Amino acid sequence: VPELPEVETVARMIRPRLVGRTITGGRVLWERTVGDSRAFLRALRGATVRDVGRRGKYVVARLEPEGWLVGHLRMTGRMHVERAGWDPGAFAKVRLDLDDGTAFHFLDVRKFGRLWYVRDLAELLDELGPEPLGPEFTAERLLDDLRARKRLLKPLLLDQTFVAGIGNIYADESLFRARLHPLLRSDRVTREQAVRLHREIRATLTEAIEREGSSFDAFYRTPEGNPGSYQDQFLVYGRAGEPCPACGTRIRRLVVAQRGTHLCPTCQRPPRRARSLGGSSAKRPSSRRGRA
DNA sequence: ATCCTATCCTGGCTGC
DNA sequence: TGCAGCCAGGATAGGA
Repeated sequence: VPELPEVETVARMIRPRLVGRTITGGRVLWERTVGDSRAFLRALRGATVRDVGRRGKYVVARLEPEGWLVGHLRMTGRMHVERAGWDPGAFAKVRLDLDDGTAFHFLDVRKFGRLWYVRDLAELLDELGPEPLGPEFTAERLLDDLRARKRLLKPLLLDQTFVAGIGNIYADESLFRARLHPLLRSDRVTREQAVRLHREIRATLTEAIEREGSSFDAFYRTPEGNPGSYQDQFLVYGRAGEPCPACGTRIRRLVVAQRGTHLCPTCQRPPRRARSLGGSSAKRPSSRRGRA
C-alpha cells in the first residue's frame, strides 16, 4: 500500500523526467481515474511541468502557466515516465504524452487511484494535517493534538486530517516502536509517550524512504520498476504469529477501525479496562501456537 | 464529536 | 485441478 515513503519515492523518481516537459496530449483509458477526461486533457495540453513534489500521500506537479497535476495511488496505482512505445500493460489507465517523446503513465489494478487537474492545490489538500517529516510536526504539537481529541491511537494516525501520509503499515510499525497500544485513547497519552511516538513516526518514515518503501505483494513498484525493501525491516506488520523482535512474545493481529492491526501484547501494554483485545487473557491458543 | 458500515475494485488466497 | 467466495485496503459518504 503506497503511503508517505512510497509516494515520496515515486515523486523523487519521476521528478527529473517530468520537470521542464510540456504535455502535448494524452489518452484516458478509464474515465473514473480522472473524472472527466475531456476537461482533464484540455486543461493539461500545452502545460509545462515546473516542479514535482509530495503532500501527504498525494503526488503534486506544479504547472505553467497555471494549475497543478495531482495524483493519488490509493491501493495499487503506479506512475511511470517512459519512452514512446513503452507498453504499460493491461492496467494502463492514463497516458500523457510529453514533448521529448516520452510519456507519463498511470497504471492501476484496482482502479481506486485518481488524477486531478486543479487550479488551486487547496481545492484538494485543504484538509490535510501536518507533514510528519516537516518542521511544523513537533512533539509538542503532537501532544496537544492528541489531547484535543478522544480517539483511539490507531485510527487517529490513519486520519489524514490529523497527520498526513501515514497508512496502515507505518501506523503499526510506529506504534510498536513507540511501545504504544493501538487502542490507547489519544487524550490519555502522556508527554513522554507523545515524544516517543513523534520520534518513532519520523524515524520509521525516514528509514522507509531510504529503502524506497515497502513491497510485500505484487502491487507497489517504484517508477523504475523495482520493489522497495523496507518490508525486510517490518517489526510487526504482517508478522502475526511470529515472535516479537524485542521480547519474543507472539505478535498478534487484531482488527481496529476495520483495519488489520499488528502488535506485541507485551511491549504494547493494553490500556487499562480496555477490552481484552491484545491482552494476555483472551483467546484460546490455536493449534499453531507454541513456537517462539 | 466519534464511530460504524458500505462503497469502490480485483488479484490472490482459502476451502471444498 | 477447478472454482466459488472471501479478503485487503485508502478515502469518503451517510447513518447511528
